[in-house]
Amino acid sequence: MNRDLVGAEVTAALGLLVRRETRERIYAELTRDVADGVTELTYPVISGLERRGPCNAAELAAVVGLDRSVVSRRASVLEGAGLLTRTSDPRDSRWTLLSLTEKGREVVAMMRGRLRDILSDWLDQWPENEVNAFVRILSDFTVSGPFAHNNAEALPAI
Amino acid sequence: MNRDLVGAEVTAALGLLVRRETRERIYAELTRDVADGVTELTYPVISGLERRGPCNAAELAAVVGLDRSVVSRRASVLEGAGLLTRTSDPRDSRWTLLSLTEKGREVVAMMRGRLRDILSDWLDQWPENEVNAFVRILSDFTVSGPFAHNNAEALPAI
DNA sequence: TATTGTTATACTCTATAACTATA
DNA sequence: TATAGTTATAGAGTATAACAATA
Repeated sequence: MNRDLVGAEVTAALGLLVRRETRERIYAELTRDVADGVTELTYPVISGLERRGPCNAAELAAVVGLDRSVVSRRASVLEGAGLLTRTSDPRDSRWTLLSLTEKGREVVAMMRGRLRDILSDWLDQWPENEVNAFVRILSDFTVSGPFAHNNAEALPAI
Repeated sequence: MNRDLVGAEVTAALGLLVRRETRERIYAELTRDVADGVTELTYPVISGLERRGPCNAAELAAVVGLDRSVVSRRASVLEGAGLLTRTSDPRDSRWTLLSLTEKGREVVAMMRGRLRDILSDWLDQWPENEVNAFVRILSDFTVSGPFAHNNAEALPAI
């Protein structure tokens, strides 16, 4: 495959990936019937909190790419659904520490496992060495490719 | 690499790809100083029109995933910038045919070429056989993978 | 009557601003 | 005084609704 064709193919693939419906379809599939309060909007917050561990709203906002006001509002939804708790942050009692409940952790594990299984199953149709190459290049592209996030702390939205 | 690890890696990569900033960064890079009227918002319209060929707003809307009212408004922006023209559609004089001007076609070629070059250059660091596997699997994922668009006519947003 | 194009309106999501509380 | 949390407000983007035009 020549250079230009490769570039054009990846261009088209990227163009389909970044469409709004693609994102929506992924979130719809993963959050379906999982728990009250978990939607396309709250998913990045609950998932980010699981990846980052207990932290305050400003810290979480920085790694999920949202304003702290948005994180605060979505955290309230998750709190109301029993997936997240607010406690005083021992580092500074002005702050509020966000932590997942046991149920919150279960929900994240279920959703992320669901996606992992969907992807693993689909990838099974390809030869192992090709899958390894795919994963290696795709991971590197998102982490340090030409359009990687400047913020090295940026977390996946899933 | 075992199944679960592969799934988890692709999950994380996908989670970074679908972040809003990723999309914004790509569009910002491609539209920088290209032409008046071309922004993150008008890009899918001008690009879709190039891929689809002259058509009316309703037809274009169906393949770019927007409402015809949005397409109509963005088309007006592109028309004002001299990138697109409106003529009566010979198929039905109630309709309006959208067509790119010569300048409009040049702009699309420049932007898409810019992305193709960025991707080709970056991919040069990998062995050719691994790149081929990457492109093959990625393309198939976007076209017929578990989260592919139901509408087979759906066009890349780039 | 039915459908497109266009414009006006409403809705959704996000950021900014403003306010409270506390070190 | 300075900073986090929260809530109110404004802005950006999209879809829906409404209307004119024409087969």
